[in-house]
Amino acid sequence: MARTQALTDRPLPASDGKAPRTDRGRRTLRAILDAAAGEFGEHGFHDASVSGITRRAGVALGSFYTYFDSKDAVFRALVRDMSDQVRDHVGPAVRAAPDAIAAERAGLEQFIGFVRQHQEIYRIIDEAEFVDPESFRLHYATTADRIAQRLQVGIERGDLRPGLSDVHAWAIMGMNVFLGLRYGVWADDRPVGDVADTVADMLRRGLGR
Amino acid sequence: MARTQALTDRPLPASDGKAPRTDRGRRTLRAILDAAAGEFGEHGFHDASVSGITRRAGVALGSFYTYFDSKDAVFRALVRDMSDQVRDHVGPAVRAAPDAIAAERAGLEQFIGFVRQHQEIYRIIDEAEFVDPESFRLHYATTADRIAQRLQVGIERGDLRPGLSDVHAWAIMGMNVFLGLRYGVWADDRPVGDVADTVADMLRRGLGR
DNA sequence: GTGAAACATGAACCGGGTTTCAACTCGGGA
DNA sequence: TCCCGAGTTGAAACCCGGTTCATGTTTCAC
Repeated sequence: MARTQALTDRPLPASDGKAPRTDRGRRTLRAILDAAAGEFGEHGFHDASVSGITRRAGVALGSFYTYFDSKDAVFRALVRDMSDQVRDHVGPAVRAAPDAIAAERAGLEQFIGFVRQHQEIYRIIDEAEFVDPESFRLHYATTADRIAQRLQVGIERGDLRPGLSDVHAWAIMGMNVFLGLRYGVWADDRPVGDVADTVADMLRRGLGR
Repeated sequence: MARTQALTDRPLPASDGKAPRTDRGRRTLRAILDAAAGEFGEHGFHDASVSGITRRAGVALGSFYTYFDSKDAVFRALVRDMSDQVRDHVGPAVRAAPDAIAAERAGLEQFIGFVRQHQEIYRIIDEAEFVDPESFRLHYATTADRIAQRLQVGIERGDLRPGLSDVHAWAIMGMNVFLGLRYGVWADDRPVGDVADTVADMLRRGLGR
């Protein structure tokens, strides 16, 4: 079960006014969050049950409501948390890349790697389209934005040809998401590096100057 | 409300042994199917209710069970129907294209056009990931396959460089899906033709020989 | 025209899951 | 040691929507 808070100091997400005040409380919340990620990832939102979550977490049903207002609320918390995790996992490698194409290549490579470690991410973010449309939109809109900004930098640096637009950013994001699904979740029949190389090659010709 | 069976002669989907045998029955089934597409598109699977469907369709609750075994069953029928509709809508234009790049361009253009007419498609096919994973997988696997076959033909014709693989097919599919979401469902702030041109240009450089 | 099969109806049944709540335990500060 | 707020517990109230079914109506082949 993927821990949703590896080494970061991102605050534990709880409903308003329900944040834990003691270590004991934080431990319980942590357990509920991890259990929720597993439960939702395995069963999807509807078939996941609050009692399933608390059973996995090893706490009583009522404890759930000490930290969250509802089943929807944990789900929302989880979606935002996952979205942040992807950003934090992909960001460093992208920033360290020497040029724009290398940055996109690194982004995809990191993303697929992350997906292999956190297969539940698709089931959770995709289902947000129905459970929490706000977060769903936000996740993809800001991701596309980040890509668009990188393209802009690439153009200014002279790595990429001028005239690239948000259409290109959305195209890249779409590729990444589906390649992550196919080669990260469905099967790992190709090394991540090969997939990334293939795409980088295509982008170099397609976007380079 | 998008009619799910425009001018085709695809058979009306019902649960096993529940196909209508009279015109009256076919009309009722048709109404239920259209109502279901609307209801699921608007509320998503879980918040959609069978009584909501029958209310929209203007038939009694019980009539629903004359044609379908369960709420899941209509949903499954709808997913497969939608998947077939996309294929039938995109296919002809793709086949009529003069070369491989033009084919992909036409495919995307047709797809976004279709999406604008049938916005519920995303909510239905995406939610199949949770309600009917079989169909979800099938839809994307066969779509990617069709793209891969087109690429193969393009290579043999000399339109495309050799060495293109399923990775390219999945990349193209991912682009198309996300561009459809952004420019077909979320907003139509760009003419379909412009989006298609942009992508075609990128593909020409990236995949052409 | 007639009868049997197809179809339509909606009240009632039913199960399962979310949420509440009153009683209980824990832990650390005075 | 005592106290009190934070945290825990799980039985049960509550809600809601899927599914059934007995009854009534329509269709159509003969």
